[in-house]
Amino acid sequence: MTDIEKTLENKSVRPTAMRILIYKYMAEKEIAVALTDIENAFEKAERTTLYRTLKTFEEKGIVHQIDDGTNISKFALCEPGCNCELDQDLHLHFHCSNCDKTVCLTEHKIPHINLPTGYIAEDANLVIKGICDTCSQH
Amino acid sequence: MTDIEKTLENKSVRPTAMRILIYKYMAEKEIAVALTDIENAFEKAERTTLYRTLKTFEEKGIVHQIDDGTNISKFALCEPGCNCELDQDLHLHFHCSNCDKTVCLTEHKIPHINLPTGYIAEDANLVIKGICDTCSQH
DNA sequence: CATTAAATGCACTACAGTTGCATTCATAAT
DNA sequence: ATTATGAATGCAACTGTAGTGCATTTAATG
Ligand SMILES: [Mn+2]
Ligand SMILES: [Mn+2]
Ligand SMILES: [Zn+2]
Ligand SMILES: [Zn+2]
Repeated sequence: MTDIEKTLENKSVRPTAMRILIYKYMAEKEIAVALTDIENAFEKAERTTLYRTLKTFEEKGIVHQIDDGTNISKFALCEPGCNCELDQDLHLHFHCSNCDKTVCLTEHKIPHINLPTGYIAEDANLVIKGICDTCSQH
Repeated sequence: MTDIEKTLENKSVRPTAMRILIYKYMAEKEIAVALTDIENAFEKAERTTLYRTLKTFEEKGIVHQIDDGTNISKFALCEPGCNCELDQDLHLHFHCSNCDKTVCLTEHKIPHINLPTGYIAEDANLVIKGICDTCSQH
C-alpha cells in the first residue's frame, strides 16, 4: 500500500485508481488547480468524477477550495495537520496576475480583524493579487 | 439637475434614465448588489444594459466590484473620495452566511501583509464570512 | 433638421458548476 | 464461489452567470 493510499484511507476515502491519480497530480503541482486543469491533465478523465472527487476530498479534509477572485474554484492539498474544515487554517493565498497561478502561502496566516459590534466572524478569505516570485524575476 | 445626475456627470457618465435608476437603487440599498438583484428590482430592465451600466460605473469609479466568495459578482457604490480604481481603498467586506448579504466595511482597511521574497502585491481582497449584525440579534 | 456617437434591446454564445440516473466496480455476506 | 449491497463512475442533460455581436433607438451637436 502506497503513501497516497494510506493518506486517503486515513481520511476515510476509498483509494480508487482515479482518486490516487488526482491526489498524485495535485501533490506534484505546487500550485492550486482548477477542475479544468485536472480534466486537461488526464485525457480519459470524466468531468463529473473529478468534480465529485474534489468534493469528497474537500469534505474529508484532504483538499481545500480556494476562491482566488478569478471566479474559477481552485483546489489545493491540505498541509499535514491543517484543520481547514474547522476554519482554523486561515492562511492567505496569492494570485499572480501575470501567469495566473494561485499558490497557498501556508505560513502566512490571516491576521485577526476587529469587526463592528454585532458581526460574528466564522471564516475569512484573503487573496493578494500581484506578481509572483517566478514572474518578478523576468 | 439632481444630486445623482451631478454625481454621474462629475464622473463623466451620461446620466440616462436607467443609469439614474440603478444609481438610486444602489444608494438606497445599504448592501452590495448582484446584477440579478437589479434585474429583479426593475421588471422592465434589460440584463445587458444593467451589465454594461455596472461595467461603465466601475470603470469610472462610481461602483466597485466585490468578490465575496459566492461566485456571484456584487457591486457597491464607492464612498466619496474612494479611489478603488487605483487599488488604494482596500477595505474589507463581510458576507453573512445566514442572510447571504454582503456589506462593505469601509472603515476597516486590509492590514499590510508581508509576503515571501519575490512576491509583489498589487491588490488585495479580504472577505470575512459569518453572521451579520442583524442576524446575530435573533 | 441632419449628423453622429452613445446607449439600449435582442439574440446568441461560452463555460463553470451541478444534478439525475444508469452502469460498473469493489466489498462483504451467504 | 456466488450473490447481494452500496459506493464510485460515466453519460447526458440542465442551470445560471458572464460576455459578445449587431441592429435599433436615443440624445447631443451644429
Ligand atoms: Mn491554501
Ligand atoms: Mn466595498
Ligand atoms: Zn506569476
Ligand atoms: Zn445576515
